[in-house]
Amino acid sequence: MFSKVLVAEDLDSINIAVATTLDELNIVEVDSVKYCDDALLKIKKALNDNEPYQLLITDLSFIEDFRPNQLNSGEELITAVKKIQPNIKVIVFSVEEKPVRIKSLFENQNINAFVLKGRNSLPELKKALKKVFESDEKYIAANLAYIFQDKITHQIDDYDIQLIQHLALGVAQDKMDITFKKLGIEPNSKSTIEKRIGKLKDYFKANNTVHLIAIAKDLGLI
Amino acid sequence: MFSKVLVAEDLDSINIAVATTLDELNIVEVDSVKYCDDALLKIKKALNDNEPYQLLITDLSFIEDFRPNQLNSGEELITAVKKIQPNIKVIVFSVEEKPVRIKSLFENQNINAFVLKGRNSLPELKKALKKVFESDEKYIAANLAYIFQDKITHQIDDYDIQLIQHLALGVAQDKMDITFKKLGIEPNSKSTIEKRIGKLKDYFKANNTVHLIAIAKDLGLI
DNA sequence: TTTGATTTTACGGGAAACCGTAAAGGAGCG
DNA sequence: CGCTCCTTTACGGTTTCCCGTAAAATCAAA
Repeated sequence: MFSKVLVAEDLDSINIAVATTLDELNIVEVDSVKYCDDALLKIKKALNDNEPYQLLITDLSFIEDFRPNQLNSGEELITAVKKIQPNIKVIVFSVEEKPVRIKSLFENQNINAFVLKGRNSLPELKKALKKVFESDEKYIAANLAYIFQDKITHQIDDYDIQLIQHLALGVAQDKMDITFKKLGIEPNSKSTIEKRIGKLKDYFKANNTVHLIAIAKDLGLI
Repeated sequence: MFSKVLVAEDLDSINIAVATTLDELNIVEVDSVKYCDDALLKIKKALNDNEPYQLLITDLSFIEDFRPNQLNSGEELITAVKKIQPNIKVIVFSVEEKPVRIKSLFENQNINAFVLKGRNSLPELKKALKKVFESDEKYIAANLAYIFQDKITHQIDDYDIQLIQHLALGVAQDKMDITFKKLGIEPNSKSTIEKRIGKLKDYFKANNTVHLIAIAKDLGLI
């Protein structure tokens, strides 16, 4: 089993429960932090001391408080950590259940396992720990495997997301071409933008753009 | 201190941590449930046995899973519980930080305390427990007191919310008068509806209706 | 290079949203 | 009742959105 693990989790209640769980697995050295920035610092220090962490268990969303931070989400933390220690293993432990986001963790951040916080998540966390320790294969709970067959994420691409995001930020469809040209996003003609929004409304069965944005928000697309 | 307490919380990690915390306060009988329905059942049974719970600690959002439930949120649970045992004290323990929702808990559900899950929430939970046990006054952490001075909830009324909700459901502004007439919502002329949406955009500094709905979603207004 | 399919762009007409102004309706008060 | 204040409603003009058609550009394969 792992011997040196770092837990990044802002909620004190969960933080304690996870630490207890790791103890039960006889993991000798378990460190807990409540801020992403602290996690990165600890990992840096451990690297310098030549005693690197073998595993990072992290949440995705961290509450903002009075303390200003460089890193404000699990995603940002993972990216920063992998830059300085690419071989570290990562388990994400989160309530996040939006397929788009979970999928991206595996595809873009190359995490080793995803455990959904729920009514039976501590046993699942143990299971994930064992799997990740034993092999290099990706691990995800059986009841979440459907995520990878999810049609939405296959058919909605980055361009669509940017389009929806800018609409939600209040950019008028009519001015979107200007915005996109400034940002170097292509294609950027009024016509194409208009058509793309039309397709999205079609796809999500939205009556109008307002409805589309509400749906996208609900799906966690933005 | 309380001697018989029920904890309703779906996440096993938090559930365990809360139970441990209550133990530390020397509360003899602590029961935990992971479903709202189970909470109501336990409270009913305890009432019938003439050994009622003195306090309910509950989360607000409960994950849906394979099991079909009557009650699906802390709000629903509290309403149901107060019907059969109006004198029970209630502490809400949640990550919910939308002023609108928290405020409504105190004003409509008459809860005794609200504790925000966060980096230092277990000590705060202890504090709330003591306060609620000692007096009948409402308790909320100092850093959340601003909620009751919050301007948004004062100036945005039920009518506005319904308007925003229907927009988010895809009802066109132009057809909203028909929808409102059907539902008996007044005023319902095109002109007034148009003006009201205009005011909301003004108030929230939204560029257009799409933007407005995105903001409302972010604020948890809908 | 030609061919054909697909994507991007242009444009025009009708629908909906946006914005200001003004009339109509209602509540409160002398 | 008459007056004021405020809310609701009506309406016209402008802008933006919506939708179809068609031309231009891009790309892959023959």
